[in-house]
Amino acid sequence: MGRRREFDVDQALDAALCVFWRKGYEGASYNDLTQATGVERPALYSAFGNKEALFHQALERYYEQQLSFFSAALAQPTSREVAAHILSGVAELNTRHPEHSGCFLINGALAGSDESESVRQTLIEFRAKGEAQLRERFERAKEEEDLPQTANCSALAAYVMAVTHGMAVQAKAGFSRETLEAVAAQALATWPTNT
Amino acid sequence: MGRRREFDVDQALDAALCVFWRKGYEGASYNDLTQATGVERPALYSAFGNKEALFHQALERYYEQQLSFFSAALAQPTSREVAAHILSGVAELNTRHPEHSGCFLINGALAGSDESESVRQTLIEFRAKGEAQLRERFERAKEEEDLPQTANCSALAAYVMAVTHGMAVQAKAGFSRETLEAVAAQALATWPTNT
DNA sequence: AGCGTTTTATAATGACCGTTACGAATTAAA
DNA sequence: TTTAATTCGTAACGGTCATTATAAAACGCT
Repeated sequence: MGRRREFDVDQALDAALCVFWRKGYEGASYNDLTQATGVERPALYSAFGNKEALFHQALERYYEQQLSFFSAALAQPTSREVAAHILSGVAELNTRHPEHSGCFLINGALAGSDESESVRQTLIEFRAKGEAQLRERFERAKEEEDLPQTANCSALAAYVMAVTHGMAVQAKAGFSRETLEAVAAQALATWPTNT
Repeated sequence: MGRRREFDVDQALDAALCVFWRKGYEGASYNDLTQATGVERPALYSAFGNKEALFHQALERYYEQQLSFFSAALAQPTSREVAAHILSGVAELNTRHPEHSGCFLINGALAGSDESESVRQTLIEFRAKGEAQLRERFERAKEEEDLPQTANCSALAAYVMAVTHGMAVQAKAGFSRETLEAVAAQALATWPTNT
Protein backbone atom coordinates (compact mmCIF):
# COMPACT_ATOMS: atom_id res chain seq x y z
CA MET A 1 0.00 0.00 0.00
CA GLY A 2 1.04 3.59 -0.45
CA ARG A 3 1.95 5.73 -3.38
CA ARG A 4 4.43 4.14 -5.74
CA ARG A 5 7.76 5.70 -6.69
CA GLU A 6 7.62 7.71 -9.89
CA PHE A 7 11.28 7.44 -10.83
CA ASP A 8 13.62 4.55 -11.49
CA VAL A 9 16.11 4.21 -8.66
CA ASP A 10 18.84 2.61 -10.77
CA GLN A 11 18.43 5.22 -13.45
CA ALA A 12 18.71 8.01 -10.88
CA LEU A 13 21.80 6.37 -9.42
CA ASP A 14 23.38 6.22 -12.86
CA ALA A 15 22.75 9.93 -13.32
CA ALA A 16 24.16 10.69 -9.87
CA LEU A 17 27.22 8.61 -10.68
CA CYS A 18 27.83 10.74 -13.76
CA VAL A 19 27.67 13.91 -11.68
CA PHE A 20 30.10 12.59 -9.06
CA TRP A 21 32.34 11.25 -11.80
CA ARG A 22 32.62 14.67 -13.37
CA LYS A 23 32.66 16.99 -10.36
CA GLY A 24 33.80 14.78 -7.52
CA TYR A 25 32.11 14.38 -4.15
CA GLU A 26 32.42 17.93 -2.90
CA GLY A 27 32.03 19.57 -6.30
CA ALA A 28 28.66 17.90 -6.85
CA SER A 29 25.81 19.90 -5.31
CA TYR A 30 22.25 18.79 -4.77
CA ASN A 31 21.26 21.26 -7.46
CA ASP A 32 23.45 19.28 -9.86
CA LEU A 33 22.08 15.99 -8.59
CA THR A 34 18.41 16.93 -8.80
CA GLN A 35 18.90 18.36 -12.27
CA ALA A 36 20.79 15.31 -13.55
CA THR A 37 18.45 12.77 -12.00
CA GLY A 38 15.21 14.69 -12.49
CA VAL A 39 14.42 13.79 -8.89
CA GLU A 40 13.72 16.31 -6.13
CA ARG A 41 15.92 16.46 -3.07
CA PRO A 42 13.65 14.75 -0.52
CA ALA A 43 13.14 11.87 -2.93
CA LEU A 44 16.90 11.40 -3.25
CA TYR A 45 17.22 11.39 0.52
CA SER A 46 14.45 8.84 0.99
CA ALA A 47 15.86 6.59 -1.73
CA PHE A 48 19.59 6.79 -1.00
CA GLY A 49 20.12 8.50 2.35
CA ASN A 50 22.39 11.49 2.63
CA LYS A 51 25.03 12.67 0.18
CA GLU A 52 27.78 10.39 1.45
CA ALA A 53 25.51 7.35 1.32
CA LEU A 54 24.54 8.26 -2.23
CA PHE A 55 28.19 8.56 -3.14
CA HIS A 56 28.93 5.13 -1.69
CA GLN A 57 26.17 3.60 -3.75
CA ALA A 58 27.52 5.38 -6.82
CA LEU A 59 30.93 3.88 -6.06
CA GLU A 60 29.41 0.42 -5.81
CA ARG A 61 27.67 0.95 -9.14
CA TYR A 62 30.89 2.21 -10.71
CA TYR A 63 32.64 -0.91 -9.51
CA GLU A 64 30.00 -3.23 -10.88
CA GLN A 65 29.41 -1.53 -14.20
CA GLN A 66 32.69 0.11 -15.15
CA LEU A 67 35.43 -1.78 -13.36
CA SER A 68 34.61 -5.27 -14.53
CA PHE A 69 37.54 -5.18 -16.93
CA PHE A 70 39.84 -5.25 -13.92
CA SER A 71 38.77 -8.69 -12.76
CA ALA A 72 38.92 -9.86 -16.34
CA ALA A 73 42.45 -8.51 -16.61
CA LEU A 74 43.55 -10.45 -13.52
CA ALA A 75 42.39 -13.62 -15.25
CA GLN A 76 44.80 -13.18 -18.14
CA PRO A 77 47.38 -15.97 -18.44
CA THR A 78 50.55 -13.90 -18.06
CA SER A 79 51.49 -10.96 -15.86
CA ARG A 80 52.32 -8.89 -18.90
CA GLU A 81 48.90 -9.49 -20.36
CA VAL A 82 47.35 -8.64 -17.02
CA ALA A 83 49.14 -5.29 -16.99
CA ALA A 84 48.38 -4.68 -20.67
CA HIS A 85 44.67 -5.33 -20.18
CA ILE A 86 44.50 -3.05 -17.16
CA LEU A 87 46.30 -0.22 -18.91
CA SER A 88 44.28 -0.42 -22.10
CA GLY A 89 41.08 -0.81 -20.12
CA VAL A 90 41.88 2.32 -18.14
CA ALA A 91 42.73 4.24 -21.30
CA GLU A 92 39.38 3.28 -22.72
CA LEU A 93 37.30 3.85 -19.58
CA ASN A 94 38.86 7.23 -18.87
CA THR A 95 38.01 8.56 -22.31
CA ARG A 96 34.81 6.67 -23.05
CA HIS A 97 32.45 9.39 -21.85
CA PRO A 98 33.42 12.86 -23.03
CA GLU A 99 31.16 14.56 -20.50
CA HIS A 100 32.91 12.92 -17.54
CA SER A 101 36.46 12.02 -18.43
CA GLY A 102 38.96 10.51 -16.07
CA CYS A 103 38.40 8.04 -13.26
CA PHE A 104 35.65 8.17 -10.66
CA LEU A 105 38.05 6.83 -8.03
CA ILE A 106 40.44 9.73 -8.62
CA ASN A 107 38.03 12.54 -9.46
CA GLY A 108 35.78 11.54 -6.57
CA ALA A 109 37.95 12.96 -3.80
CA LEU A 110 41.66 13.68 -4.04
CA ALA A 111 42.04 16.86 -2.01
CA GLY A 112 39.33 18.87 -0.31
CA SER A 113 37.92 20.07 2.96
CA ASP A 114 38.18 18.05 6.14
CA GLU A 115 34.49 17.17 6.01
CA SER A 116 35.06 14.81 3.10
CA GLU A 117 37.95 12.99 4.73
CA SER A 118 35.92 9.81 5.20
CA VAL A 119 35.01 9.75 1.51
CA ARG A 120 38.65 10.24 0.65
CA GLN A 121 39.63 7.32 2.84
CA THR A 122 36.97 5.15 1.26
CA LEU A 123 38.42 5.76 -2.18
CA ILE A 124 41.97 5.25 -0.94
CA GLU A 125 41.05 1.90 0.54
CA PHE A 126 39.18 0.95 -2.59
CA ARG A 127 42.20 1.64 -4.77
CA ALA A 128 44.43 -0.16 -2.29
CA LYS A 129 42.24 -3.22 -2.61
CA GLY A 130 42.77 -3.27 -6.36
CA GLU A 131 46.48 -2.79 -5.94
CA ALA A 132 46.61 -5.68 -3.48
CA GLN A 133 44.79 -7.95 -5.93
CA LEU A 134 47.29 -6.99 -8.59
CA ARG A 135 50.25 -7.71 -6.31
CA GLU A 136 48.84 -11.12 -5.42
CA ARG A 137 48.37 -11.85 -9.10
CA PHE A 138 52.02 -10.97 -9.72
CA GLU A 139 53.10 -13.16 -6.84
CA ARG A 140 51.22 -16.00 -8.44
CA ALA A 141 53.01 -15.20 -11.67
CA LYS A 142 56.30 -15.48 -9.84
CA GLU A 143 55.33 -18.90 -8.53
CA GLU A 144 54.35 -19.89 -12.04
CA GLU A 145 57.75 -18.70 -13.30
CA ASP A 146 56.02 -16.13 -15.45
CA LEU A 147 57.90 -13.42 -13.54
CA PRO A 148 61.56 -13.76 -12.50
CA GLN A 149 62.34 -14.56 -8.86
CA THR A 150 63.98 -11.15 -8.63
CA ALA A 151 60.76 -9.35 -9.48
CA ASN A 152 59.42 -6.96 -6.83
CA CYS A 153 55.72 -7.72 -6.99
CA SER A 154 54.52 -4.91 -4.74
CA ALA A 155 56.63 -2.40 -6.64
CA LEU A 156 55.27 -3.71 -9.93
CA ALA A 157 51.71 -3.44 -8.69
CA ALA A 158 52.29 0.06 -7.35
CA TYR A 159 53.90 0.99 -10.64
CA VAL A 160 51.00 -0.21 -12.77
CA MET A 161 48.54 1.56 -10.49
CA ALA A 162 50.60 4.74 -10.61
CA VAL A 163 50.46 4.72 -14.40
CA THR A 164 46.69 4.23 -14.32
CA HIS A 165 46.29 7.09 -11.84
CA GLY A 166 48.46 9.30 -14.00
CA MET A 167 46.45 8.42 -17.05
CA ALA A 168 43.30 9.35 -15.12
CA VAL A 169 44.74 12.78 -14.36
CA GLN A 170 45.67 13.24 -17.99
CA ALA A 171 42.25 12.08 -19.18
CA LYS A 172 40.63 14.65 -16.89
CA ALA A 173 42.92 17.23 -18.50
CA GLY A 174 41.50 16.31 -21.89
CA PHE A 175 44.14 13.92 -23.22
CA SER A 176 42.93 11.74 -26.08
CA ARG A 177 42.53 8.01 -25.91
CA GLU A 178 45.33 7.64 -28.44
CA THR A 179 47.73 9.57 -26.22
CA LEU A 180 46.76 7.48 -23.20
CA GLU A 181 47.33 4.31 -25.17
CA ALA A 182 50.77 5.57 -26.14
CA VAL A 183 51.46 6.10 -22.43
CA ALA A 184 50.24 2.58 -21.71
CA ALA A 185 52.43 1.16 -24.43
CA GLN A 186 55.46 2.97 -23.07
CA ALA A 187 54.67 1.72 -19.58
CA LEU A 188 54.76 -1.82 -20.90
CA ALA A 189 57.81 -1.34 -23.10
CA THR A 190 60.12 -3.35 -20.93
CA TRP A 191 58.09 -5.63 -18.80
CA PRO A 192 60.30 -8.04 -16.89
CA THR A 193 60.49 -11.52 -18.42
CA ASN A 194 61.98 -14.80 -17.46
CA THR A 195 63.92 -15.41 -20.65
CA MET B 1 52.35 57.91 4.73
CA GLY B 2 49.71 55.68 6.21
CA ARG B 3 49.73 52.76 8.56
CA ARG B 4 52.27 50.09 7.74
CA ARG B 5 51.45 46.42 7.19
CA GLU B 6 51.78 44.29 10.30
CA PHE B 7 52.33 40.94 8.63
CA ASP B 8 54.91 39.59 6.20
CA VAL B 9 53.35 39.12 2.78
CA ASP B 10 55.71 36.35 1.67
CA GLN B 11 55.22 34.50 4.90
CA ALA B 12 51.44 34.71 4.55
CA LEU B 13 51.70 33.48 0.97
CA ASP B 14 53.74 30.52 2.12
CA ALA B 15 51.06 29.64 4.65
CA ALA B 16 48.33 30.02 2.04
CA LEU B 17 50.29 27.79 -0.32
CA CYS B 18 50.36 25.07 2.34
CA VAL B 19 46.59 25.27 2.73
CA PHE B 20 45.93 25.07 -1.02
CA TRP B 21 48.49 22.28 -1.30
CA ARG B 22 46.65 20.20 1.26
CA LYS B 23 43.01 21.00 0.52
CA GLY B 24 43.02 22.20 -3.06
CA TYR B 25 41.46 25.40 -4.36
CA GLU B 26 37.85 24.68 -3.52
CA GLY B 27 38.57 22.75 -0.35
CA ALA B 28 40.45 25.70 1.15
CA SER B 29 38.12 28.16 2.87
CA TYR B 30 38.92 31.63 4.10
CA ASN B 31 38.59 30.29 7.61
CA ASP B 32 41.45 27.92 6.80
CA LEU B 33 43.45 30.68 5.15
CA THR B 34 43.05 33.22 7.94
CA GLN B 35 43.91 30.63 10.54
CA ALA B 36 47.01 29.41 8.69
CA THR B 37 48.29 32.86 7.83
CA GLY B 38 47.25 34.62 11.02
CA VAL B 39 45.90 37.36 8.78
CA GLU B 40 42.29 38.56 8.74
CA ARG B 41 40.22 38.29 5.61
CA PRO B 42 40.22 41.94 4.50
CA ALA B 43 44.01 42.04 4.83
CA LEU B 44 44.33 38.99 2.58
CA TYR B 45 42.10 40.66 0.02
CA SER B 46 44.03 43.91 0.06
CA ALA B 47 47.35 42.10 -0.20
CA PHE B 48 46.53 39.41 -2.77
CA GLY B 49 43.14 40.16 -4.31
CA ASN B 50 40.42 37.55 -4.31
CA LYS B 51 40.74 33.81 -3.76
CA GLU B 52 41.64 32.97 -7.33
CA ALA B 53 44.32 35.66 -7.45
CA LEU B 54 45.74 34.36 -4.19
CA PHE B 55 45.80 30.86 -5.63
CA HIS B 56 47.65 32.07 -8.72
CA GLN B 57 50.29 33.71 -6.57
CA ALA B 58 50.58 30.51 -4.55
CA LEU B 59 51.12 28.63 -7.81
CA GLU B 60 53.86 31.05 -8.80
CA ARG B 61 55.51 30.59 -5.44
CA TYR B 62 55.22 26.80 -5.72
CA TYR B 63 56.91 26.96 -9.09
CA GLU B 64 59.76 29.11 -7.84
CA GLN B 65 60.38 27.37 -4.55
CA GLN B 66 59.43 23.74 -5.07
CA LEU B 67 59.69 23.02 -8.76
CA SER B 68 63.25 24.17 -9.33
CA PHE B 69 64.40 20.56 -9.52
CA PHE B 70 62.52 20.25 -12.80
CA SER B 71 64.68 22.77 -14.64
CA ALA B 72 67.72 21.18 -13.07
CA ALA B 73 66.56 17.79 -14.31
CA LEU B 74 66.23 19.07 -17.87
CA ALA B 75 69.89 20.10 -17.73
CA GLN B 76 71.06 16.54 -17.13
CA PRO B 77 73.32 15.16 -19.87
CA THR B 78 71.21 12.18 -20.94
CA SER B 79 67.49 11.64 -21.37
CA ARG B 80 67.57 8.80 -18.91
CA GLU B 81 69.15 10.98 -16.28
CA VAL B 82 66.58 13.68 -17.03
CA ALA B 83 63.76 11.23 -16.39
CA ALA B 84 65.48 9.79 -13.34
CA HIS B 85 65.97 13.21 -11.78
CA ILE B 86 62.37 14.19 -12.42
CA LEU B 87 61.00 10.98 -10.94
CA SER B 88 63.19 11.04 -7.85
CA GLY B 89 62.53 14.74 -7.39
CA VAL B 90 58.80 14.14 -7.52
CA ALA B 91 59.08 11.26 -5.05
CA GLU B 92 60.90 13.55 -2.68
CA LEU B 93 58.72 16.63 -3.13
CA ASN B 94 55.48 14.68 -2.77
CA THR B 95 56.50 13.21 0.56
CA ARG B 96 58.67 15.99 1.97
CA HIS B 97 55.91 17.65 3.97
CA PRO B 98 53.75 15.20 5.90
CA GLU B 99 51.04 17.79 6.52
CA HIS B 100 50.48 18.40 2.80
CA SER B 101 51.52 15.38 0.80
CA GLY B 102 51.17 15.03 -2.93
CA CYS B 103 51.53 17.67 -5.60
CA PHE B 104 50.09 21.16 -5.54
CA LEU B 105 49.45 20.99 -9.29
CA ILE B 106 47.30 17.87 -8.85
CA ASN B 107 45.69 18.51 -5.48
CA GLY B 108 44.94 22.10 -6.47
CA ALA B 109 42.02 21.33 -8.75
CA LEU B 110 41.33 18.01 -10.43
CA ALA B 111 37.54 17.74 -10.32
CA GLY B 112 35.10 20.16 -8.75
CA SER B 113 32.29 22.59 -9.35
CA ASP B 114 32.03 24.61 -12.54
CA GLU B 115 33.05 27.79 -10.74
CA SER B 116 36.64 26.59 -10.44
CA GLU B 117 36.95 25.67 -14.10
CA SER B 118 39.37 28.51 -14.81
CA VAL B 119 41.65 27.39 -11.98
CA ARG B 120 41.53 23.87 -13.35
CA GLN B 121 42.51 25.10 -16.78
CA THR B 122 45.37 27.10 -15.32
CA LEU B 123 46.83 24.01 -13.70
CA ILE B 124 46.27 21.94 -16.84
CA GLU B 125 48.16 24.46 -18.94
CA PHE B 126 50.89 24.66 -16.35
CA ARG B 127 51.43 20.91 -16.43
CA ALA B 128 51.25 20.94 -20.22
CA LYS B 129 54.06 23.47 -20.28
CA GLY B 130 56.27 21.16 -18.26
CA GLU B 131 55.40 18.23 -20.46
CA ALA B 132 56.27 20.27 -23.57
CA GLN B 133 59.65 21.17 -22.10
CA LEU B 134 60.28 17.52 -21.43
CA ARG B 135 59.31 16.52 -24.97
CA GLU B 136 61.63 19.16 -26.42
CA ARG B 137 64.41 17.87 -24.22
CA PHE B 138 63.84 14.36 -25.53
CA GLU B 139 63.83 15.61 -29.09
CA ARG B 140 67.18 17.18 -28.43
CA ALA B 141 68.34 13.84 -27.06
CA LYS B 142 67.25 12.23 -30.28
CA GLU B 143 69.27 14.70 -32.28
CA GLU B 144 72.23 14.01 -30.01
CA GLU B 145 71.76 10.28 -30.62
CA ASP B 146 71.09 9.79 -26.94
CA LEU B 147 67.66 8.41 -27.87
CA PRO B 148 67.07 6.11 -30.85
CA GLN B 149 65.51 7.57 -33.99
CA THR B 150 62.52 5.32 -33.38
CA ALA B 151 61.80 6.95 -30.03
CA ASN B 152 58.41 8.64 -29.67
CA CYS B 153 59.36 11.77 -27.79
CA SER B 154 55.85 13.02 -27.06
CA ALA B 155 54.81 9.59 -25.83
CA LEU B 156 57.91 9.42 -23.64
CA ALA B 157 57.19 12.84 -22.17
CA ALA B 158 53.53 11.98 -21.57
CA TYR B 159 54.62 8.71 -19.98
CA VAL B 160 57.04 10.33 -17.55
CA MET B 161 54.45 12.93 -16.63
CA ALA B 162 51.81 10.22 -16.15
CA VAL B 163 54.08 8.43 -13.70
CA THR B 164 54.68 11.64 -11.78
CA HIS B 165 50.95 12.34 -11.63
CA GLY B 166 50.30 8.81 -10.45
CA MET B 167 52.95 9.15 -7.78
CA ALA B 168 51.26 12.37 -6.66
CA VAL B 169 47.96 10.55 -6.25
CA GLN B 170 49.68 7.81 -4.29
CA ALA B 171 51.53 10.31 -2.11
CA LYS B 172 48.23 11.99 -1.28
CA ALA B 173 46.96 8.54 -0.32
CA GLY B 174 49.79 8.23 2.18
CA PHE B 175 52.33 6.18 0.24
CA SER B 176 55.84 6.36 1.63
CA ARG B 177 58.77 7.91 -0.14
CA GLU B 178 60.37 4.49 -0.42
CA THR B 179 57.36 3.10 -2.24
CA LEU B 180 57.31 6.05 -4.61
CA GLU B 181 60.99 5.57 -5.32
CA ALA B 182 60.32 1.93 -6.12
CA VAL B 183 57.67 3.09 -8.57
CA ALA B 184 60.13 5.54 -10.08
CA ALA B 185 62.75 2.82 -10.41
CA GLN B 186 60.29 0.53 -12.13
CA ALA B 187 59.27 3.32 -14.47
CA LEU B 188 62.89 3.67 -15.52
CA ALA B 189 63.59 -0.05 -15.71
CA THR B 190 63.58 -0.20 -19.44
CA TRP B 191 64.41 3.21 -20.73
CA PRO B 192 65.13 3.13 -24.47
CA THR B 193 68.80 3.25 -25.37
CA ASN B 194 70.79 3.57 -28.52
CA THR B 195 73.07 0.59 -27.98
C1' DA C 1 -16.09 5.74 -0.24
C1' DG C 2 -12.82 5.98 3.51
C1' DC C 3 -8.47 4.82 5.90
C1' DG C 4 -3.53 4.03 6.40
C1' DT C 5 0.68 4.42 3.98
C1' DT C 6 4.08 6.11 0.95
C1' DT C 7 5.82 9.61 -2.40
C1' DT C 8 5.45 13.95 -4.11
C1' DA C 9 7.02 19.08 -4.47
C1' DT C 10 7.46 23.40 -1.98
C1' DA C 11 9.87 25.87 0.94
C1' DA C 12 12.21 26.53 4.92
C1' DT C 13 16.20 25.51 8.21
C1' DG C 14 20.94 26.87 10.20
C1' DA C 15 25.60 26.87 8.70
C1' DC C 16 29.12 28.19 5.84
C1' DC C 17 30.78 30.26 1.41
C1' DG C 18 33.57 34.39 -0.69
C1' DT C 19 33.50 39.22 -0.39
C1' DT C 20 33.30 43.84 1.52
C1' DA C 21 31.34 48.26 4.48
C1' DC C 22 32.66 50.34 8.17
C1' DG C 23 34.94 52.73 11.85
C1' DA C 24 38.91 52.55 14.97
C1' DA C 25 43.94 52.56 14.99
C1' DT C 26 48.33 53.75 13.26
C1' DT C 27 51.61 56.21 10.47
C1' DA C 28 54.03 60.08 7.78
C1' DA C 29 53.81 64.63 6.26
C1' DA C 30 52.16 69.51 6.94
C1' DT D 1 49.09 69.05 16.39
C1' DT D 2 46.37 68.64 12.80
C1' DT D 3 45.57 66.22 8.34
C1' DA D 4 45.57 62.76 4.91
C1' DA D 5 46.49 58.07 3.93
C1' DT D 6 46.81 53.27 4.79
C1' DT D 7 45.76 49.03 7.56
C1' DC D 8 43.47 47.00 11.14
C1' DG D 9 39.52 43.91 13.20
C1' DT D 10 34.53 43.42 13.53
C1' DA D 11 30.64 42.36 11.58
C1' DA D 12 27.82 42.17 8.06
C1' DC D 13 26.34 41.11 3.00
C1' DG D 14 23.77 37.98 -0.40
C1' DG D 15 24.23 33.40 -1.98
C1' DT D 16 24.65 28.52 -1.73
C1' DC D 17 25.46 24.42 0.97
C1' DA D 18 23.24 19.84 2.82
C1' DT D 19 19.26 18.59 5.19
C1' DT D 20 14.39 18.32 6.45
C1' DA D 21 9.44 19.85 8.11
C1' DT D 22 5.21 20.00 5.92
C1' DA D 23 1.16 19.12 3.46
C1' DA D 24 -0.98 17.70 -0.75
C1' DA D 25 -1.35 13.82 -3.97
C1' DA D 26 -1.54 8.97 -5.17
C1' DC D 27 -1.85 4.38 -4.06
C1' DG D 28 -3.75 -0.60 -1.77
C1' DC D 29 -6.98 -2.32 1.19
C1' DT D 30 -11.43 -2.80 3.56
